[in-house]
Amino acid sequence: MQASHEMVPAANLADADTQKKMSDENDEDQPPPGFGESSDAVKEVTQQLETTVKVSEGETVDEPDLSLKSGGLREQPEAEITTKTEGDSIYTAAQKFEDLPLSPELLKGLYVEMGFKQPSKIQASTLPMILTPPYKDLIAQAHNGSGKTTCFVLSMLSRVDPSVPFPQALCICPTRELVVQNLSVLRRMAKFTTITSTSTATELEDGGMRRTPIKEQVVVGTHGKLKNWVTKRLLALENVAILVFDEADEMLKADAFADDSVRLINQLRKKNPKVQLLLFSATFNDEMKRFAMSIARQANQVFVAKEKLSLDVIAQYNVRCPDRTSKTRVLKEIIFPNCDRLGQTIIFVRTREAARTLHAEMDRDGYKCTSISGEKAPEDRDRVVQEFRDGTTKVLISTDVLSRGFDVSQVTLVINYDVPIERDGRSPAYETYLHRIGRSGRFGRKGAAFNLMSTAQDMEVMARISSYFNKPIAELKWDDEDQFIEVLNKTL
DNA sequence: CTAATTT
Repeated sequence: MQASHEMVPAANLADADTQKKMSDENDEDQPPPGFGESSDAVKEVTQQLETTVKVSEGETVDEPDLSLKSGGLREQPEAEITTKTEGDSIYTAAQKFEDLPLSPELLKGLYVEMGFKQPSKIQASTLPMILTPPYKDLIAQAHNGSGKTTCFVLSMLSRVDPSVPFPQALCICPTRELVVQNLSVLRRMAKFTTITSTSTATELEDGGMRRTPIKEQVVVGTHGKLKNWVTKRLLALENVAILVFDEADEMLKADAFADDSVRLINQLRKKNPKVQLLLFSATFNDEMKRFAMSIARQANQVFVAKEKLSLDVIAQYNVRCPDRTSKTRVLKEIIFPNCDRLGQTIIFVRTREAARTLHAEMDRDGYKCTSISGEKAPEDRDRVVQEFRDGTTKVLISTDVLSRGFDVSQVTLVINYDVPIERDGRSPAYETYLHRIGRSGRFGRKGAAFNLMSTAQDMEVMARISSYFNKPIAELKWDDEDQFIEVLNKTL
C-alpha cells in the first residue's frame, strides 16, 4: 500500500498545516486499503446526513437541562461528524424513537425505564443505518457520553427473535467493569421484553465455571472468556446475527485483544456470512480507522475529526510539580480537603503497583479512598465499583482499567496522577487521555481534569497531547490552593 | 519491570 499522504506520525503532530487540512477535509474518500474493489463497492455514495446543528435551533445552546432527557446523555455539537454510507442505501435521521423499527416493548423501555425523550444525535444518525435491512456493518465514532451504549444495546435487542432460545447477539468489551455496566443497561432497556441475557461476569454463582451451553439470547463479555466459551462449545455461534465491539479501537489494538477479536469475527462470519458487525468507540486514530475499515470493508461509517473530539465541558489544567512526592501533596493538601464540594474524583495512575502504594499511603495518612486495578479479585473489583457508584466512596484510585466507558454521573474531577503514556513508556497515549478525562462531565454536568507533571517527559507528553487535539491547556501552580479553588469554583 | 483479558 502506498503511504502517499496523511500518515501523520505522532512526531510531527504539531504541524499546524497538517492539522488544519485534516479537520477541513478530514476523510477525503480514501478507499479501504484493499485492492480490486469491484466498481460496485467503489461506488460509495458519500452523503451528509442531517448532522448539522438543527436540533438546537430555537433553544439556547447552554441549556444543559434540556439535554438530560434525550436518549444519549449529553447533546454534543456534532456538526463535525462525517457520515459515509456504503452502497445505494439512503437513510433518514430519526427525529423520534418511533421513526425506528423498534418493538413497542423496546420503546416502552426507552421511555419508561430509561426516561429518554428523543434520540441523541449519534443515535438519530446511526440507528437507521443499523436497523434498516440489509443489515450493514457500521464503524461509528462519537464523543464520550453521547449515547453510544444506547445505540448498540438497542441494536442488539431489536435483532433478537424472542422465540429462539439461543445466543443471537454478542457484545465484546475490554474490561469486566464495562461488561457489567453494559449488561445492566441492556437489562433495563429490555425490561418489558422477554429477551434473556447473560455475561462473562455473571457466572460467579455458577461456582466460577460454566458447564452448560448458553441459552441466553444476548451475551456480553470480555474476549478471554468468550473465546473460552466458544472453544468449549458452550457458546454456539450459529444463531448470532449481530456482533458489537465496545471500545472497538482498543479491542482491535495489535496485541492479545486483536488476535481474539479477529478470530471471533472470522469464526462468526464462517457460520453466518451475513452477521452484522458494529464497531463503536469515541476514538479511532488513523491506524485503527484503517484497520477497522479493512475488517469491515462494506461498512457504513461515522467519524469525528480528532480536533473536535476534546470535550469543552471539561476544563483541563496542567500542574507542574517539583517531584513525584509533591503530586501526593497536591492530593492531600488541595484535592482531599475540597472533596465534599467536588462530587466524585478518579485518580489515574500508570501501574497496578502505583494504585496499590498510593492507596496505601493515602489510607495510612487518613485520606479516605479506594483503589482498583486488574490485580484485585473480581469480587473486590465489583465491590469497589459498587461503592463508588453508590457514592459511599468519593475518591477512587485506578489504573486504566476504568479509563474507558466507565459511567458514574457524579464524577466531576479526573486527576492524571501519571500522565497517560503508551506501553513503550514514552509516547503520549492520546486516546487514553481523552477517555480518562471523559469519565468526568457526564450527564451534561461539568467536569475538570488536572494533569500532574513532574518530569521533563511528563511535560513533553502533555504538550504533545495538547497539540494533537488542538486544545490549549492552561497551567496551575502546584502549591497555590487558592488558584485551584478559584478554578474549581469557576468550572464546577 | 509496566494496562487490559484468559487458561
